[in-house]
Formats: sequence, structure tokens, C-alpha cells
Amino acid sequence: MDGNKVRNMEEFAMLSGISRPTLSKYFHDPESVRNSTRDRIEKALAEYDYRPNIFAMNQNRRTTNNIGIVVPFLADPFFAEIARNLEQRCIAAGYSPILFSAHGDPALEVEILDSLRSQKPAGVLLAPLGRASDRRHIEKFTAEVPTVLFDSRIPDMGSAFVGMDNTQSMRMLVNYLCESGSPPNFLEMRVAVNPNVNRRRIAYVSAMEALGHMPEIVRIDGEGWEFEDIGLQGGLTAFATGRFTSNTILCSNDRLAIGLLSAAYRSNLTVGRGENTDFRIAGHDDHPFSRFTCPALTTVSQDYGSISDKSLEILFELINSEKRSEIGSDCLFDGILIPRASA
Amino acid sequence: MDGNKVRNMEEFAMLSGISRPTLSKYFHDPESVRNSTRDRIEKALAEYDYRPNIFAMNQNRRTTNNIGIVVPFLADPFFAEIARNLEQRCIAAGYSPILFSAHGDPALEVEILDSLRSQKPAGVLLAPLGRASDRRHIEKFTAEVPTVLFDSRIPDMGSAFVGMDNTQSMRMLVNYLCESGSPPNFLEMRVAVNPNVNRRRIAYVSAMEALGHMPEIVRIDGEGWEFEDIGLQGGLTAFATGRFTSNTILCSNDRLAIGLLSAAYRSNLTVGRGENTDFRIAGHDDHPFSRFTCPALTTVSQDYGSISDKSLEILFELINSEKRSEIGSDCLFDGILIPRASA
DNA sequence: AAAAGAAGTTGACGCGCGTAAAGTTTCTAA
DNA sequence: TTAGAAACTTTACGCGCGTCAACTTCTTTT
Repeated sequence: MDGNKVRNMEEFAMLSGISRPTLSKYFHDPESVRNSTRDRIEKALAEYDYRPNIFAMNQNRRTTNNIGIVVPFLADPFFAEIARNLEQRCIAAGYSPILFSAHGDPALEVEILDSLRSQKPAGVLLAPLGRASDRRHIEKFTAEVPTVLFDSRIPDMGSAFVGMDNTQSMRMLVNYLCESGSPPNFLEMRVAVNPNVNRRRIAYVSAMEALGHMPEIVRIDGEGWEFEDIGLQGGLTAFATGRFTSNTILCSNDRLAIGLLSAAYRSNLTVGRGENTDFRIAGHDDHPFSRFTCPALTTVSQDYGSISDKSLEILFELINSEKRSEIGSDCLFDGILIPRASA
Repeated sequence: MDGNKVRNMEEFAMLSGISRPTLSKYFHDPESVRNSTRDRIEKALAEYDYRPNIFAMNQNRRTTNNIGIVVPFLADPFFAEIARNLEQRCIAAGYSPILFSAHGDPALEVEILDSLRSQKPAGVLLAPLGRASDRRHIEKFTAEVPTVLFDSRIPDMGSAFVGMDNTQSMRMLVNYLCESGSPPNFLEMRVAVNPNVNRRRIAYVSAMEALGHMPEIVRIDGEGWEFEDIGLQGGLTAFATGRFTSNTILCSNDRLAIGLLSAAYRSNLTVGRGENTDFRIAGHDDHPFSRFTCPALTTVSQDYGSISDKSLEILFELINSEKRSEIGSDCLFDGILIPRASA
């Protein structure tokens, strides 16, 4: 390209010898013009370095080409990884992803949704904060914008949901732990940040009861999204005061488990499935770092790829179908047991 | 708000009894109108739920209210944490941050820059991929858009840079390790992803030589951004084949060190600064997870807050000053030694 | 080769807001 | 109180592109 800056489509029409409406069609969908025309346009494009003004483009469109991705806490590598998957799939599908993190703040989540609405996105993939979310606001949003909720289900919310089957995964984990050693305690934060934790606790209880074991739940203090630190502090206290009734601890998620591993290490307790260890520890989610803890963490894998694929598949259906209300069903994926050295 | 949807500013002008140009001023800067007028507008705003069309707004502005934040790999919690800091500070300063990750892909980095340019951002905070970046492209971009580079310096690039002083931090780390035990080996990836690593190696060598020690560099194979895995695999091999000439290993960054810790654990080697341990391991960056490794990782802290603050401070200067070319100096922060149990 | 259909051209209007000019009202200060 | 400044209103045009209607040119079909 010559670097000649072309101011607008009109000017580019002059230079390329193509009429402006045809150019408009081309930029909306390159396949919609004749091959010979497309060639001429692209030849001119290579020469003159013109890009249509996106603001003017979007002003008159009912929806843009953008897909919003909203996660509750991006500094959590779990969400970073999911976001990465979603982004790449959006791009592959010809959309422009826009990424937002609520940073654990419900007010920010509301703001993000508001600003997103005014950006007329084609659709939105939303992992809500959960318990702290402003449900009315989210409901209103989903009514206006094609939205797929993922990771964290909000009860009675009409839109589609993609996530994992906590009941299945916890049962699997409990069964595995019971078969390979003593029945586990369940470790969770006193204040649950999202409904997944509640479902996991319930699933834990029923899985334990089904095996004829007494469920035992250990709750630790701490609020916010610094799960590792909460797991560490709570774990130190719990180990020191002997709050665990089993040598096997099942944590409500991997980040808590990572903190607990650290607490065990600092308490001079060994962790692992061997004979001479003090504790076994398991988590849930297959957090990107769980492979590298010492010992590596036994957990249940959420299949990031499948969840991403399915979320987008449903979203595209929503976008392309007029009657949005019809698709409101949940789609739950089974977790896969990832046995590692910790349990 | 009644939920009455107002289509445009003209209609809102009718309903509120304020002229459209005044409303336009208000939305551009609420402080620019008289108190009584602002009150009337905000009263109407509460009643009618109107938001100006951002596309129409931005079409006629030379620059928008947006600040682009581009990082090389968002699934790396280090960048997630920096991005979080930057985002929150942008919001506090009245800007709208837009977050992008190149996902380790130079082509995507170029695309992001291109699409960013057409969005007329007020400014951009860019942590380039480094070695793999398309330098010409970035240079062209920085010439058009006020840009502050951070984390990874690109040599001879004209724009401002904020980062950390690798020479200082490595010297500090080497001194600490030598005082408290044997002089360290330096562990790095054979293929450096960014210039920081090179600078750290050089700083390591000169710090060692200054103390009269023989520098020893261990390079491990592996490409890409999966540093932990590379550290793990490379570490396993290195331990097995006895490639280390010291019991103290200084890694070029924390993620590599986390992998190496895992390799040591799997090789039944103990790590720590105690008498009876096999190895001491240290990293660099104070990665969010380094506090929770077993043992906790000794490292050098990059002060996320200061780097974010300074980056934005310089960016705002760039935005508000006409002659951009003048501000081209580096701003380097000292690291802070974080001694933990691993070394 | 003629007719039908697809694709392109010309011309024109509208989107919602920025912004300038000219006139009017309201505030500020002496 | 009153002049002057500041803020507001009215009017009008422009931004760059979407899109429609009517017409022309090119491609395809039998």
C-alpha cells in the first residue's frame, strides 16, 4: 500500500472505480459481490489502505459484529483460559470479541452490561459474578441482547446456560476418593461467591450419603476472590486446630485447594496418595496451575474447549433465530476425573 | 426511570426542556454546564433513561474516550494482574479501558493494533510480545496513536516505556543468593520470548562476575508461552542428567521457577533454604501464585501498582500534550526482593 | 441470439450527534 | 442597578456510511 490515506468510502469509490453502494456491500460481506468486482476492490484496497469508519458503519446497523465476553474475575487463570478459548473461536467465526472483567465487583458488572448494551453487540457470553450479581439488571439485559450464560447459573434466569454438571463431577470425585482411601471432608468458604459452590456441597453430601458415609463440611472464613489466600489462612487454622475429621479433603475448587496445599506444606504435613502421607487433597476445575502444584492436584476437569464451543454454538443460534425466548435450556457437561499425585 | 425509551438527543431535548447543543456539552463533560442546568438534565435523565448513541458520538470526535490495553498473553496471571490494575485506574480517571490479548500470536497482535487504530482511542498501553512482534507495525502505530509501552522494551522504539530495572533486580537477587548460600546457576528458555530475559541473563552474568563467581547458564528447550510446562519438562531432564553445577537455581521468571519446583518435587528433591535441602530455587516477577507454591518462591517483586500508575501518568501526558515526540524516555522501577522459603 | 436474472451504477435521503454562528437569557460583579 | 460575561437557545450544516429506488450493464440460460 502506498500509505495514501483515503478519507471516506466516497473517495475510495472514485479511486477504485467502484460505486459506493457496491463497496458498502463488499465491506458488509465480501462474498456478496461478483468475483471480478471483488478482485478489483481488493486490488485497490492493497494500493490505497482504506478502512471504513467503524463508527459510521455501526451507527446505522441494528447490531454490530462484536461479541461481548464478560467474566467475573479475569485475574483468575480459570477465566483467563476460558476467555482465551472464547475469543479465538469468535475470531474464527468472523466476529470481534470484546473482553470485560467485573473484577469481582457487582457495580462494575452492571456498568459493563450497560455500556455493552449501548454497543449493540451481536451477542454476549456472560459468566456472572453469581451471588453478588444484580439479577434484575442481568435479566433485563438478557431480554434485550442475545446472551448465553456460562459457568455460573443464575436461578430462574430465562436465557441459555452452558456449564458443567456439578452433581456428576462431585459424585465421581467422592466415589474415587472413597474407593482409594478414607471418605473426604468438604472444604468451602463460608460465603459462597457463586451457586456452583452450593451445588457442589449438595452433591458432596448426597454422594457421601449414597455410599453410607457421614458428610463433613468444613467452612473457612474469608471473602472476595483471593481464594488461594483464603485457603492458605483457613487451612493453617484448620490444621492447627484439628478441624478435619478425615485425612482426605475435597475442596470446592482448585484455587482453594492450592491454598490448602500451601497450608499443609507450611504445617509440615505431607500430602499425597502414598502410604506415609498425612493428607490427601483434591480440588475441582482443573485450574491451569493444578498440574504444577507439589504434589500435582487431583481434580475434575472442566472441558474448556467443549464449553466454549457449545456456548458459542448456542449463541449463534440465538443470534440467527428471531424468537429468542425459545432457547432457554441448560447444557451441562460432564467433568473428567484427573487423578494426580495429591489424592 | 420509567423505562420510556428515548430514541435520540433531539427527543430527549424536547422531553427535558434543554436544547440539544447544551445536552451535547453536558454529555461531553457534565461540569461544563451550569449547576441548575445539570440538575434539570439529571432529573430528566433519571426519568427517561436515555443514553447517547456512542457510535454517532465517536464518529465526529477526533479521538474517543477509550484507552486500549494490549498484553501479550492474558492467561498469564502476571499480565492479568497488570491489566486489572490498569483497567481500574483508567476507569478512575474517567476513561473506558478496552482489553486485548495477543494470545502469544504476532499476527493477532498486528490485527489488534489495526482494529485499535480505527477505533480512535485516546491512548494505548501496550506490552508487546517482544521478540516476535512486528516492529515496523508497532512503530507505525505508535506514531499515530499516543502509546506507552510497558513490561517489554522494544529497542530503538521512539515511544515512552515503563518497566522494571532488570539489571538492578538481578544484581540484588544474585547478591542475596550468594550471601545466603552458593552462587546460583541461571535457568532460561533457549528461545527468549522477550528482551527482558536477555537483559536478565546479562545482568546475572555481570553480577556474578562482580562477585568473582563463575556464571553458569542452563538453557532448556521449549517454545511458546507455556512456561510452567517448559520449566517442568526441562527441569526433569536437567535434574536427571545433572546439568546444574550449583544447588541454587535462579530462573529467568517465576513461571519457569514454578515448573522447576514441580520438577524438583517429582524428582524427590527437596527445595528450600534449610540445611538439609537439595536445592534452592528463585524466580523473578512476584507472580500472583508464587506466594502459594511449596515452598513459597523467593523472587523479585515488580510493583504492579507503581508501574500501572506511572504508565498511565505518562500516557495522560502524551494525550494532553501536542508534541508527542518529546516524551521518549524510559522509566524503570527498582524491584523489591521478596525472600521466601524456597531460597 | 434473445430474454431473464443477477450485479452494478447513480442519485438521494436518513441516522444521531458534533459544532459553529447568531441571537437571547441568566448570572456575576462593581 | 446595570454593564459585561457566561450560559443557553435556535438554526443549520456536516460527518461517513446504510440503504432504497430506478436505471443500466453484464452474465447466464434455453
